[in-house]
Amino acid sequence: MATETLTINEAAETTGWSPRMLRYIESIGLVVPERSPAGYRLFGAAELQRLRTLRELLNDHDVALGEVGFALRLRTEASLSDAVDAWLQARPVRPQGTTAADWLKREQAKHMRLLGLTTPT
Amino acid sequence: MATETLTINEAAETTGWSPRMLRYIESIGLVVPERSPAGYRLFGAAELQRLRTLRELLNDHDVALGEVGFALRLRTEASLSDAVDAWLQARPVRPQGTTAADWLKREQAKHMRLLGLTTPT
DNA sequence: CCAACATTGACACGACCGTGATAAGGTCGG
DNA sequence: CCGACCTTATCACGGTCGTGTCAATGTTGG
Repeated sequence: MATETLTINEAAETTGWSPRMLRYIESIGLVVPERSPAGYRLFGAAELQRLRTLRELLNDHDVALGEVGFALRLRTEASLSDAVDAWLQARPVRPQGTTAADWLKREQAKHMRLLGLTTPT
Repeated sequence: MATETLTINEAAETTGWSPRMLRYIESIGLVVPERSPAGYRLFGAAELQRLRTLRELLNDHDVALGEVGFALRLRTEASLSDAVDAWLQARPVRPQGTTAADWLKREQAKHMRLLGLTTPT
């Protein structure tokens, strides 16, 4: 049988994260490996890749784990995303080049999405 | 002349934020008031409204100031936004109920936004 | 069977966040 | 001119984040 998955220590070895951090990263929902019947974490190729790219993401841009976790929240909690978007959009500081009409269009689209309407195909 | 703007203590009074927090909120770029020639902060109606809605945003959803600041970063730094989006999109874990088509739509909209295209009417 | 590994839970520690307080100094209005 | 306000800068404090380490216990494989 091909050794398809790695244990937490092996995964730590190849990704550069410590076992402790792998558990922490799982706890905030960023990389959640499967479990063996006995509860052992099983890291597959996909998880390993994600762990490496996560490292790059943090290095390249100045981002913290918690912030990526928040971005995840934004992606999964639509109401939160909408509330934050609405607040930011009302910001009087205009990033130059952005037109007010543009904002309105997007705001309307967002409301329609909230109402459960589909965007026109 | 009409008293168009409030000083920091007056703004604190009507918004419920302490003067200290008004300065802090400014330091993370969330509400940045104009300044008088002498450097005094001048809070107008727009800023006061934003400060109140900010308070609501934090109360209603479970969000911290720093997280709103991060959302702002996501909005202004396109490369960061793209990197985070790319990483999250590759996530194999599907939070149940979310459809892949949904993701695709949003992703496409995002790319179009980046390209400066308007949403289809 | 047992050594080597996995699990969860806890304590610890430096760094930063959110917040107040206070100091040292500039500005305003009557 | 002077008291009441504003400014920035700093110290302090509890809380959370990121991370290591350790203990107590369960699992695996030769």
